[in-house]
Amino acid sequence: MARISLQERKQKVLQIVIHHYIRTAKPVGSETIIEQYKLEVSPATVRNILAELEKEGFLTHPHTSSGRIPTDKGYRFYVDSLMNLQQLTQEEEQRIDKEYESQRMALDSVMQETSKMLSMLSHYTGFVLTPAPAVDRLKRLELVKVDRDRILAVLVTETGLIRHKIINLDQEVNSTELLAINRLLNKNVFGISVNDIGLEILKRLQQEKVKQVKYINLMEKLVQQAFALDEEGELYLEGASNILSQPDFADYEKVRNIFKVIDEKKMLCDLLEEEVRHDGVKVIIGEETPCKELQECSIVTSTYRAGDKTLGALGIIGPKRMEYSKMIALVDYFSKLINKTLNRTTNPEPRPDQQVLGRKISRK
Amino acid sequence: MARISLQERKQKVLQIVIHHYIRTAKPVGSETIIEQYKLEVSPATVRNILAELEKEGFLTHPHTSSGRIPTDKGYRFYVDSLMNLQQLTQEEEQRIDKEYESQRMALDSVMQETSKMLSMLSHYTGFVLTPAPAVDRLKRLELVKVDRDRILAVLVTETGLIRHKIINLDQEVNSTELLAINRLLNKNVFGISVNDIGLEILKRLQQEKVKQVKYINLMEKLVQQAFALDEEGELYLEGASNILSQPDFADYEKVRNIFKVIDEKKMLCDLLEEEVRHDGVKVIIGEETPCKELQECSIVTSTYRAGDKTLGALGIIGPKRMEYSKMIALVDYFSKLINKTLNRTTNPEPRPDQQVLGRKISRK
DNA sequence: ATTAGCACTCTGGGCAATAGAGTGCTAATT
DNA sequence: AATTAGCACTCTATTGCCCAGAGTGCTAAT
Repeated sequence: MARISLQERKQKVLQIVIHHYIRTAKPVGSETIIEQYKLEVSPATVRNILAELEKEGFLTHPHTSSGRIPTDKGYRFYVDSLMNLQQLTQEEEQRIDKEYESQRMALDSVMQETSKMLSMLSHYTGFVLTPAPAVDRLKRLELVKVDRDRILAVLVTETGLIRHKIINLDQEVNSTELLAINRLLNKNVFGISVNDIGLEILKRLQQEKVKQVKYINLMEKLVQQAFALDEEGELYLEGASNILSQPDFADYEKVRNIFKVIDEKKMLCDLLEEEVRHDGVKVIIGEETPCKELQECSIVTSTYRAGDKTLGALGIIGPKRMEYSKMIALVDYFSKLINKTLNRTTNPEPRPDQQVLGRKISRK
Repeated sequence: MARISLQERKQKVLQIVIHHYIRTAKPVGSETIIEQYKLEVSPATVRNILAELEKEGFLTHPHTSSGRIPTDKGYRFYVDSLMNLQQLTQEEEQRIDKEYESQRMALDSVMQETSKMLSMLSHYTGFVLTPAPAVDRLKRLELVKVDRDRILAVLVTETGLIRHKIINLDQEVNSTELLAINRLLNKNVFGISVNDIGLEILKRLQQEKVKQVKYINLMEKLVQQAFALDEEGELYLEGASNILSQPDFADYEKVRNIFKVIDEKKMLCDLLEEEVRHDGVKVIIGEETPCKELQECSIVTSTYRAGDKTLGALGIIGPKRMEYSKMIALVDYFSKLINKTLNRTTNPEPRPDQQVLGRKISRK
């Protein structure tokens, strides 16, 4: 009985420390806790509790005579158990919705816009990882001749992603031939995942009785080049400079490392592609990250999907001392929003615009 | 007679100071000058010269008892008159050429790759501004139906730039109609600058006797949306984190400002679009920039063109204390390289690949 | 189990002293 | 008239030191 309330108090103290530290960026001492959160105990008691919490690994000391700051383990516990989940305010939600309502953009623009808004609203760094075309399903494939021996292939996937690619041929194709090929391909292309398309198309084509053997060869070339899987998802990243405003990163070395990672989007892509399997919001705190350079950061990400397939990720990067509850709400909201957008694009129904994007989610 | 050699000596000292400061980032004193560059005069004389140079505005003092550092005016004089123009080393040129030889990429990839290489080779921040489609001439326009009432327009310009745009219609078009429209447009589209295309196309279409009035309306819609000039040139920017490695930017405030500008690519775009009229390499030093936040930086840019039209810009951003001669050589080389690439793409001749891109320029 | 009291530790700011770098000026030299 | 030597002067940067403040940890009392 007493045990439980003891534990409760301990948790309360931990919560206070983390909460306070998140707000102020200054180590928290026993006095502060009592003054600002009116606990009905003496500083000495709090000190005892703090010492225990430290022994258990939730808090630490920068130096002997300073207040406590959370460890990664501390943050983790806070995020998992202590934190009250927050909702975005109505204003915030409206602000976001408005941006999306205003125009029906191409998917790329949506993604870019989203990363911008994530960064603006979080005051941290926002990102969106678009699907690698490979995981997506093809909807249309258009071939356009641009040169004697070069062709532009435009892929439109079911989710609305558009990619183009220049294809070099070693023989000339005339426009009518190309048109024929194009038609043929489009008949066979629909609904196949880009991954499997190489094999699948060729297989199907052989079933149709294609007279000219020339076509087959040509198409092999085409298909090979167009769907070479070198293409990764793209990473939109905005607000990198926000990192510099965080007092946490006064240390030059730290900042440089972080920026190196951000600069080389590659690393981040890999990291995120790992996460893409998970569903729902995920929080990566400090050393939990596989990427050494980001050990001083936390990442809040979520995924988005179309139908049953997880397509990409989005989220924010900030200091470990982060407003987790707010960030989780934010990332979650955006992820849901993108989901709606995608599924709207996928199923072209007569579309009463506002209803899908508007109030519905805000007012729960 | 004596006058001239006096002036010469003065310039020599100025050159030494700037050169040394560029290398070491430390203010240069009279002793250093004599020791390291074996002038045949005493420190006192050098001090007199330094004082004069300062009075004339080429040098300055951080504080009473430190060596001299160049002012913007000093750098300017150095760049205009003092600096020996440098060539890239053969290794460097080969390294660059190799990258370009290896694949015939889509233009976008070329641009991105270029900004990466600029950043790598300079150790500063590299950028490429692609042409706003508006200044370019159209080569093909392809329309692809993606939805009940949405169409994807793909523009291919003469220089090889590819842009796509989603177009929302308020009526449905069936595929055969679209094909007809598409064919009609392409007959009329070739060689018109994207800027004029709206008017021009409609004019020409009226000359052809288009039977269905429906088409005309539709095309108006299409053309309007497809060529809405909101599209700016894109800015590829790489190596922003290199800025952080420069000792010049130890001051947090400065760095933050610079990053803010880099983050908001918009500002840089505007700045560069100003420069696009100039031909050849241009150097912008410190306060010469119209952009307050970049007063601590210098920019070396050049343009690239296809035929007679200047299309875009490229270059690097670094500290004022910059290896100008090397950077000028670098930027110049890349600008010429892109010019070659563009003009190759424009005139599709039977193409012995290596010759165009390879040795030819390197050895001159 | 809690608390009061107190000694202890560490930071950070202020202050003074000092060495070093480099100038600027004056007077002597060529 | 230009150059140079010599020297006083100024400013930085480092060091050591002191002291106040914050906060802890321990012990003994409640």
